[in-house]
Amino acid sequence: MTLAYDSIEESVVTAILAGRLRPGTRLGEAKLAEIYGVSRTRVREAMMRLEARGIVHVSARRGWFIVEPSATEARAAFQARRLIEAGMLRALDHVPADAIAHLYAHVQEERRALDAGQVGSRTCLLGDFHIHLAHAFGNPFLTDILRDLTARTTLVSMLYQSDQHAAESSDDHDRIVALLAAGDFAGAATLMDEHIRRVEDGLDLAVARDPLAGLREILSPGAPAVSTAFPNAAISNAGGEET
Amino acid sequence: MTLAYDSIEESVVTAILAGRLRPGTRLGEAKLAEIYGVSRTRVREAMMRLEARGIVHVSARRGWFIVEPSATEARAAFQARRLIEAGMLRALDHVPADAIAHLYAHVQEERRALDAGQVGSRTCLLGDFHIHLAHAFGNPFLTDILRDLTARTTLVSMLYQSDQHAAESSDDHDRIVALLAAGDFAGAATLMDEHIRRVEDGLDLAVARDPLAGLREILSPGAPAVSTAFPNAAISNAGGEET
DNA sequence: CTGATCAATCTTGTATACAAGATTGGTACG
DNA sequence: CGTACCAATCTTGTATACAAGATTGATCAG
Repeated sequence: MTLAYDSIEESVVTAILAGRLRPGTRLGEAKLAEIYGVSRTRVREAMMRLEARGIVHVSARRGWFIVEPSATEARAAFQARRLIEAGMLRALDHVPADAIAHLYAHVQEERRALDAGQVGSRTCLLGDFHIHLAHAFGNPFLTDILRDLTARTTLVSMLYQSDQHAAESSDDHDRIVALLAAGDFAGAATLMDEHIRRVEDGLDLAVARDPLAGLREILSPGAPAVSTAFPNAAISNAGGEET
Repeated sequence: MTLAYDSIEESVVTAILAGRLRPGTRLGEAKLAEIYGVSRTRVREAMMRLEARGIVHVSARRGWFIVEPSATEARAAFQARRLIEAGMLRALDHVPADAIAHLYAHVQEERRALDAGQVGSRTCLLGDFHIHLAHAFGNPFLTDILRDLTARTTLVSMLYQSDQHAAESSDDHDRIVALLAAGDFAGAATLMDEHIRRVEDGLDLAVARDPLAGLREILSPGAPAVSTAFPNAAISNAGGEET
């Protein structure tokens, strides 16, 4: 197809939102080229676009990596989301019934994934709620901006995860939709601000981030011996959770 | 240098903010490559990044063009700016004295350009005010987002320009800084919202945009005969004005 | 056995070649 | 005179070649 870089671009963002790509993961040009059946040229174009969106960064002659937001960047990303998402809700003056229905259906999907213990789709759905909300607002620029910001905060959650209250997040989502349905936009905006702040507060941003943390933990004395055939499967869920 | 695409990217955005690049302008790869002394590869990389940022778009096998926002997109861009910029000011709880001084100095620069009738630098300065404000807020993500949104609204102003009250805009800027200095952040936020709305209302978004408008006007009966040696100099100011 | 040096290998950075669609100008035909 | 067709030209789309830096693993000195 003529839009292969679009496909690569979207795949990467989707994989991040689903928690399948961890921060710091290296994206080799040759490997991606083979996966997508194109030359490195197209892959590089996709990477350039992703870098402009702040999703990946390049280390000279070493490769492309999923960004690893610092604690400062993490706070900035959450602040940006709070500001924009609360602002959107506050600016609303009417929500069509079918949009409400759509959002409710989404929350119920979250619930199902939650009950079924499907961590992967749960992560994806919790992040998607915010993107759907932005979509319902009807401003394509803000939707795009929020998609990228949500991707970043998903990465942040993977890096600084301490406790993730998926159930509480879904409850918040439910209440936000209820307030919107009732026409209480200011209330919904306030709740959204609190909701995102709660997620941020649930992280361990105070701790200076140690690049070897993952390895250190694995190798700590008393850690169980690794016995799986795939000690570091890149495909499986990485455990980061979204709002 | 190793960052040529960065240089190309920034040049284009800067030229838009300064009103030197009009919406719809074609950016030929070969031409840019020669200007910057690099191969088309680097130019394409820069274009890809600019497209991801919504600054240019590509028409298959015809070339790269500065985006021409539709009336709907124009409204969305202004809405996004209102929401984010007002939200930023409302979220403030302290502005350092030197930041205030910096902003005041900027407003005075606006005044000087205004009095001197320098249309080019005036356009640039009026847009830059908002970017400096975002910078003062200290959230790099929001700063980047606003730079791109401001570039878009600058393009909108060039397309739908009806009346541009540069002096009033500068007055608004002055009053916003005064409110910030006084610690009245809610007031500053409200004024910012009104300010951006005023600029938007000053445009002719109701009129269905005619792609031939420029040409039609030039060729209208009674138009003065063209007598300059450079009937359509691409370098000079294009007349679009910013907030 | 430890540590440093160096060569082989891998990966990205950049340019260039060539294919394919779009534009343009001219020519022939009605 | 006007219109349709066609060839020459230009521009982008994609792949590939090659250069240059980074990594890795082996070899050798201490």
